[in-house]
Amino acid sequence: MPDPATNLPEAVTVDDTALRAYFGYRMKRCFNAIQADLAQALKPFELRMLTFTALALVVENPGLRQSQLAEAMDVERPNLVTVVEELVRRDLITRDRVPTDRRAYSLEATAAGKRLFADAAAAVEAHEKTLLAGLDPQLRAGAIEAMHHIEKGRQRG
Amino acid sequence: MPDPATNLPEAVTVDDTALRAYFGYRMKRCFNAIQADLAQALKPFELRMLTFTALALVVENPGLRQSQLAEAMDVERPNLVTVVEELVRRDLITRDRVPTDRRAYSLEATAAGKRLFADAAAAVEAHEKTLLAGLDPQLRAGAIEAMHHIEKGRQRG
DNA sequence: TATTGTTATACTCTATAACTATA
DNA sequence: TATAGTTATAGAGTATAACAATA
Repeated sequence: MPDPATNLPEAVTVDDTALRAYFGYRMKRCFNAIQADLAQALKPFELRMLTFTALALVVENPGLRQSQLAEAMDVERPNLVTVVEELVRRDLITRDRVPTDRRAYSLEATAAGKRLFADAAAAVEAHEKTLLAGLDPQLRAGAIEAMHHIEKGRQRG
Repeated sequence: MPDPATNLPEAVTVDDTALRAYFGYRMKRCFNAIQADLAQALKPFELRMLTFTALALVVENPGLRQSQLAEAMDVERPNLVTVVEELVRRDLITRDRVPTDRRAYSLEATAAGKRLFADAAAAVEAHEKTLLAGLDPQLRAGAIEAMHHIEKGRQRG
């Protein structure tokens, strides 16, 4: 039954026709949903998306420097300091001076770090499987391709 | 030439194989890029993505209540207070008590609000056109469909 | 009791400027 | 001079708890 004052149904059915077509709008809503879900999936490991991503890249790239990590993660260097600190404090990665360049630090995952990453990665994969359940694999691949394309295009322009 | 200390090339070519496949990772990077770009496109109108979205929904749904707006935007009610305040202060929307429910407020766009929205929407459309240039229209539609599917699926689960 | 909007508050992510120590 | 990492700081987005007014 519509509310006579607003002429809108009591149940919320808001018209977002003008926004639906916007890629950015759709993306924001979807990303918020994923982000919130993923945070839950990572909670048992006391990881956030940011720390999980950093750990993944260090595991996969032993000897990585912080500046390289920052560039790979597409965040500014200062924002990585606390992330690296946290992973070091938890003995998930080590952080040693590079002998040939004493300004730089070399990051490496510890055995514990590799173990935690493996477990967390499995949880993330399970989460994504649930998240993307019922989604045509071709649609999924297409979406990933589209997002990659947009990201690359922006770097050029 | 590889750095002998890290055994990594000096030029940053970090391996993110383990992350590439993650929808969330790809999405985060892409969304960050879009968000930063869109903020630039909206700057001339002194709008952010959040205020633009709110304005769009009010223009399209005259008489909307704040709680409906919050639900439509998928944010918690408290986070909308300053957004609505800002739009009211700039005379882009009005905010009147609902006679039949004196707890609620009814939001409506002013003539100036509608004008600004039309102009901003044109800028956003131009921005998206640039952003998605070179992207197969079918890929774009597929990506939007995938994102919508994921968002809806999360609400169910 | 429940709901609308509000206040207060806190946490996360992000960015910029300026510093240090090295190169 | 330039670069790696740091500190300090600020801004935006988000969430929760508790409140007043009203239903």
